[in-house]
Amino acid sequence: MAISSADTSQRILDVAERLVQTRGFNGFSYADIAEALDVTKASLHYHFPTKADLGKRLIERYEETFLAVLKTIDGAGTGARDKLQRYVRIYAEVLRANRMCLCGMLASDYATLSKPIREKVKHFFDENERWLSAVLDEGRKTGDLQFKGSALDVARMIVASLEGAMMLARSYGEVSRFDATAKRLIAEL
Amino acid sequence: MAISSADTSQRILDVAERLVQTRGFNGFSYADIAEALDVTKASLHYHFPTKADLGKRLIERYEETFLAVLKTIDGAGTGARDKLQRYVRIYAEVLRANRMCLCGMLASDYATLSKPIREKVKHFFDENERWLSAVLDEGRKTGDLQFKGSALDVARMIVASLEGAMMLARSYGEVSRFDATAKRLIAEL
DNA sequence: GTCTATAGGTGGATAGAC
DNA sequence: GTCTATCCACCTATAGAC
Repeated sequence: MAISSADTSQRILDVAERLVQTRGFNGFSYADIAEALDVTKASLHYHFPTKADLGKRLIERYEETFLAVLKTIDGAGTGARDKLQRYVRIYAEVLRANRMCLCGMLASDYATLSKPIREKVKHFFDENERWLSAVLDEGRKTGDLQFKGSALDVARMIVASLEGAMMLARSYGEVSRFDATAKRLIAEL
Repeated sequence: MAISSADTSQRILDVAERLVQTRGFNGFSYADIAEALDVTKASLHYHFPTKADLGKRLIERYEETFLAVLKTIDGAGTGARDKLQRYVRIYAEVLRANRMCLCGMLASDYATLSKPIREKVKHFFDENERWLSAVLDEGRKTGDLQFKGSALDVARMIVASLEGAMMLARSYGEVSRFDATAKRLIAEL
């Protein structure tokens, strides 16, 4: 399936994803998507009856892609420190596209989201923490990484710091701010 | 001036502040404020003609209060490490009220904000970084704190990490997540 | 300063033709 | 699957009476 013939649902999700990542869930409308794809709003509702449905599918797809990349990192056969650097690079690339992490953005919209969406947002972060914890434990075992306390606590700090650094770097339009924080974060391990 | 007779503009700002901190700038309307204060929307427009005006004033007031607290910390005559702990406590108290940092929230809404508001959001973070940098340099001089690289870089990492940790802790409804990250952040200095 | 009333636009969402 | 047409609730904002 070539990119140019990606089915409509996927193209809708592509546009919606970008809009959520840049403007937040309450910062865009079906009209914005319709305009970008040159279709009518009614047509969008055929694929995603409600905005909550659209949001749900958006996170599912985002998490699938994200976890697939993490599997690729696992398969590279490199050390824990290298895995962390590759993990950071995922975020950096999103930021370079002038976007926030989809779930980081949804976390700030959290109070206005439907319950199913909230649960999916948390699930995304749970999976991130789980993967990071495993990498951290592995690194500590091989001596590749050093840190005090539980791997889960460190994992949570890494996720929080990267999300916050992204948010601020994007506001300033300075990717270097993210890079500096990410570098320091890994250097301390 | 007693709290109960605070003038209308201040009461409007109080409600609007809470709404932005919990729902984001695009997640509330004048109708929400009007309902909370039992006045009409038209009355609100007398005090703040446009939503952008309201937002501008909101940040100005927030920054004034924030900087006043930082001055109090400076005046306490304690060491740099204690100052950092007090700084963290400001964030923790906001989070305990189930709120995000006003400017952290606005940073995620950044793409949808007017230029004057964007500049004020950045100014808030600039002032935070400036204060933190001074405390970090002071701590390094006295031997109270140790860290590699520039104080500004560390300051930026602290702000980003605290903002991110707040955002995630609030989504999970677990203040302990914020506390754990904040503790680790200071412990590494 | 606050109200009623309303303008003019946009929000998400649906019915029914093609 | 996509369209036209439409609904109604809500949005920010204003005019003008009190």
